[in-house]
Amino acid sequence: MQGDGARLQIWLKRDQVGPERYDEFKLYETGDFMWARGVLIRTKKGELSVDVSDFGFLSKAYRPLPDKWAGLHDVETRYRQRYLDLLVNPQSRELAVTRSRVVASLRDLLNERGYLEVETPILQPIYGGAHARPFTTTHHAYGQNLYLRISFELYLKRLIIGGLDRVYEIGRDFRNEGVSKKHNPEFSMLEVYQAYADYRDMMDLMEALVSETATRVLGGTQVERDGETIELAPPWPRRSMAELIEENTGINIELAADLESLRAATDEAGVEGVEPGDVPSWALLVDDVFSKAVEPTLVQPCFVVDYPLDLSPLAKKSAENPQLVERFEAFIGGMEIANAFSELNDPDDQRERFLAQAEAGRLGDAEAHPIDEEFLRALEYGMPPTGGLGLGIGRLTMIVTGASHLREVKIFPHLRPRDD
RNA sequence: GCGGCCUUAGCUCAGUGGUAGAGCAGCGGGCUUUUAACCCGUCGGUCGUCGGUUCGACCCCGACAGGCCGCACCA
Repeated sequence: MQGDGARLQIWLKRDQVGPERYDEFKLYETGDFMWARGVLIRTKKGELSVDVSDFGFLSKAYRPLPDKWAGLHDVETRYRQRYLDLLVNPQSRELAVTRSRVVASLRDLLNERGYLEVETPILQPIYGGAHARPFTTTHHAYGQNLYLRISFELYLKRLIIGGLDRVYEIGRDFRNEGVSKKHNPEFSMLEVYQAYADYRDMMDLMEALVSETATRVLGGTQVERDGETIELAPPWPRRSMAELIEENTGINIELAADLESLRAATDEAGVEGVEPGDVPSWALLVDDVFSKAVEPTLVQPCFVVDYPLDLSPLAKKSAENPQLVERFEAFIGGMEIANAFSELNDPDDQRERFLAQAEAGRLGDAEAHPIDEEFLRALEYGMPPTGGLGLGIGRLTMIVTGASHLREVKIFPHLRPRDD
């Protein structure tokens, strides 16, 4: 018998239960549900077993289970009928359990530190908080066009404005994009906002959340990935984006400070994967070069800092260099795990950034941030200096479990519909 | 969205230009036993779909669908 992931042998003897009941038992099939009562014993071979005195039928399995020895390998069936995968493949069950423990750990750690868990709208009249294309839908009763949120950011900031000084939300974001080993159109995020804090505080929080979660879930801070050991214990190094790009490509983005010269430098350096002439702005090309040439190399935990202003319309400008913002992205295993900044709390500056985004949109950036007047109005009531952090839960779970595909840690990954 | 590869029984997989096989599961019976797999018997597939080539296709060609990998988009 199997239940809740554990297996236990039952031992049914004809002379103990009687021939009629014994024959009844023989009608039971693999996959059926039954109950049994009896004394726990060890057989001659030492197998823990229930010496059954009474038993009964609970429910029927009409369809046969996948082969218990060969298992279920067909990936399509594993994802489309995840219940079979969970039933038959212990490692799939283990991943589901680990993911749940990762989420529980994040929630516990934040609660312990006095953060308040909140829920904000998934259906939003204006999307925002990230560089992405949204899903759209309609509310019939109000004749209202709505977007499925691409981030929680602008609503959580409203709560900071409302005086809830430490808030977080764990939930789902929706981005109308492709699927890959690191991407799914709906994915789980943690976003945290803390008043009177900045992005450096968010680094400390990030290090604590990840290393402590690994300790709670795995018992240690080292994880294996593609044969390499990753050490999650803090401190993590802080590297500037420009420095990392120069190190990996030889391109100095401070010298190549406009789209044409950066394009020329990129073509000359022959950065693999960067397509000629398909990016509408300098900032997006910087981002492209970074993600192609640098990101895969960031296997050990690393905070990348000093992001260009144009890539970060919701982040506060750096005090030292107004072309940069107080922002970091945390990378582990060659993946972006988190994004954080000192939040932009100046409504005038925020308006300028929105206008710049609108211009980027006109120039062909389909993911440019729309202007959100309601959010600007909220900012005008005054927002304290605030640090914010967004952390990808699926990706963090990939790191903790060593999984190589997001869909392995996502119980029901996105697939095309099947018409049979 | 683009390119490459894949799709044979419930599951895991063989296979050949002449109209398909194994193991497990299932079903019928036997055995009260073990550590995936006991014994005997038995059922089971219009070989993803639709077209084409051919005397004949599961096998060759094309389209379509789904999946995987890569690219693009991106967290």
